[in-house]
Amino acid sequence: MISVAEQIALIERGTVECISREELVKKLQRSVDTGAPLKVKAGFDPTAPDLHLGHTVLLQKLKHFQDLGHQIYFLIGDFTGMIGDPTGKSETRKALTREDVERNAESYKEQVFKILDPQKTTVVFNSDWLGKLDSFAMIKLASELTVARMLEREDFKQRFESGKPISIHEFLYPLIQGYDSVALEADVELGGTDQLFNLLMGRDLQRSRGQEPQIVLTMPLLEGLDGVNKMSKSLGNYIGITESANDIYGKVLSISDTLMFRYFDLLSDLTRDEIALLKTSMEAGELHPKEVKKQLARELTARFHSREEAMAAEENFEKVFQKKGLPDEIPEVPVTAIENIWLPQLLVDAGLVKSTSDGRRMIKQNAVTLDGEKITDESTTVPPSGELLIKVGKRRFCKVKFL
RNA sequence: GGAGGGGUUCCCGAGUGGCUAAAGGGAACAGACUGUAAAUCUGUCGGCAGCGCCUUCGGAGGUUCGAAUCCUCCCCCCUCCA
Repeated sequence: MISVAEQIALIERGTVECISREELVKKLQRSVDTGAPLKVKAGFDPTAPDLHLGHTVLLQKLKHFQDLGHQIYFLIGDFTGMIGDPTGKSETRKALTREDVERNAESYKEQVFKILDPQKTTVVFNSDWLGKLDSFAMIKLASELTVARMLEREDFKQRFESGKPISIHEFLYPLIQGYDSVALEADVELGGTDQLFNLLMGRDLQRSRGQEPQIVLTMPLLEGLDGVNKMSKSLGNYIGITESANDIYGKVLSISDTLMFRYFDLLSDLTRDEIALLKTSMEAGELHPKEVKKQLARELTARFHSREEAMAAEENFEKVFQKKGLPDEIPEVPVTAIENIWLPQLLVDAGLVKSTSDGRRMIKQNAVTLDGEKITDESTTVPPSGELLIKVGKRRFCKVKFL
């Protein structure tokens, strides 16, 4: 069994807040003494089974707990998902069917287990206990909290003060999430910093039901590729963990230099000292920023694929973007044509542009190359025979095969 | 229940009868410069076998030679009062 001090050190790495440290120490000590693992809970939205690097900040932390021998509860919020999380923007969501939830859950497992150990992970659905809660119990639950307490939450407070509407059901959300902790008798709950209020709610409810309150750990939100907004699928600034090695590698390399160290801090397995060293040698001009970024790209690509694939992705990247060559694998597209085909139309057929108008624009902008030759005339037609290598912009390639 | 404000092209947001495929900004894309970094500059940013034509301004009708702009009905959102 690992000592409490060592456990704390790993647990605290990268966390924003730990409430409270003393209680955590106590729980860990008891765990060491009795050999009973802590129950660690983290909830996930059932509507978005496409995980990206932003989610992995949290998953990495769960992994740390697993490595320390604790029990992970991967909670799929299928019940809360039907209400819709009011944190952040308010998009109405359609209710998920049972099949949807199950399909999403499978997809989750597939992705999550690239980081977590399936043997040490328990997947749970909150509809299991929340679905059994009747209106009577729900009202009783609601009676345990006051409006004043709710208004402590920053976004509620702001909206209340500026006269913006708050729906009643939004108050229910943190309540229900807190109840999850009661149902699981969680020792620790992890979440993003934006979840702080909801996480604390679990403590309140556990306390009022005579349970020992859970430890709350918040993790920072990872900025997306734009470096400003948090990484999210809807903003399109994400790196999905199921993306190809080439894509992950390329996307990491496209982030800004400032963002790069943020990623190192939150995602890399390097120690703080190693990261600091990279930073100082870069600032001293001994190390090119691009080389540092490449190291990050290799590490992250390897995490979701393999070392070999990461190296291959790097080679591919250098070939395509630094030497302006061709990637290893170019998608082949069969095209049926009898007579000469108008180039913009061909670009559409090959799936390189979305419309002929778009294709004409690309040609006008000097972005289209046929077999390495730049095309500037938008009225160009192509005879339908043999193969043709088309390049649009820097990263759209296609080999057209005429049938 | 009462009063008022609004729904415009990916987003924000101008536009109140023709000059408007619709200002401006953002995002995005392409080009230059680079390290597919940042910053900057330039261009593009509804569709179509092609500069003219077609489809767009919440929906359906109507007035008009002509409507995002005017009228009618409907749907949706928001604010205030109760």
